[in-house]
Amino acid sequence: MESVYLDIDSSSCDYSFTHTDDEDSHSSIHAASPASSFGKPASPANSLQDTAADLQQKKKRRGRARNEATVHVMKKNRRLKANDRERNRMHNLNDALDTLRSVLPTLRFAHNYIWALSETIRIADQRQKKSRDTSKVLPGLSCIADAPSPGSDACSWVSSASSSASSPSYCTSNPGSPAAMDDYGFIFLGYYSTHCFHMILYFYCI
DNA sequence: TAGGCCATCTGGTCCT
DNA sequence: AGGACCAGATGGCCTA
Repeated sequence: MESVYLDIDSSSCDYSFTHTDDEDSHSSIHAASPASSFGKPASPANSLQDTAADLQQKKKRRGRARNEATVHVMKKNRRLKANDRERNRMHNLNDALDTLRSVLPTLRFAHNYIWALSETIRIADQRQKKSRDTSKVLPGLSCIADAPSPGSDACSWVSSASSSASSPSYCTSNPGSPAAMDDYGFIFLGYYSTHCFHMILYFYCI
C-alpha cells in the first residue's frame, strides 16, 4: 500500500503508478480483458448460442466494468493530486515558519527598543511632575526631587544609571512656568541621549 | 529499544 | 466539482 505513491513526480502531476498487490486485485477486475472479468472464459464459439438479451447484458456489464475502472483511476488521480497539494502546503507552511523564526530576534529587539523608549518617556514625565510639585511646596529645592527613588520600580536600574540626567538645566528649570513645557523636549532628549542607548543595549541582551 | 520528531498519506469538512 | 484546511495514522530516522 505505502509503495504506491513513491514514484510520483510531484512537479508535473504526471503520476506513474507503482504496481502493488492491492492494485492487482483491482486490475484483475478493471484491466483484464472484459470477457474474462466476470469468471466466464472468453468463448467466441458460444456467441452463437447467446440470445440478444444475453449480448445486451454482456454489453452492460462491460460498460459498467469500464466505468468502474475509470472511476477508480479518477479517484486515484484525485487522491494523488490532493497528496501533492498537501505536501506543497506543508512545505510552504514550514518555509513560512522558518522565515518567521529567522526574524524573531529582530522583532524581539524592536519590541524591547519600543519598550525602552516608552519607559524613557514615562520616567522623564514622572520626574517633571515630581519637580513641579516640589517646587510648588519648596521653591528652589526641585533638584532634590530629581533624585531617583531607590528601588521604586523596575526602572530603578535606569534611574540609578541615569542619575547624571539631572542636568543643571533640568534642575533649574521652573516647571511652573510656561518655559517648563518647552524644557520637556530638552529633558527628554538629554535623558534619551545619555541613557537610552544603554537601555537598548541592556534590553537587547535579555 | 523506547520515545521524540518529522514527513507524508488519508478521509472528512468547509468553502468557492 | 475541486481545492484548502485539518487532524489522525503511519513509518522512518535519530538519540539517550
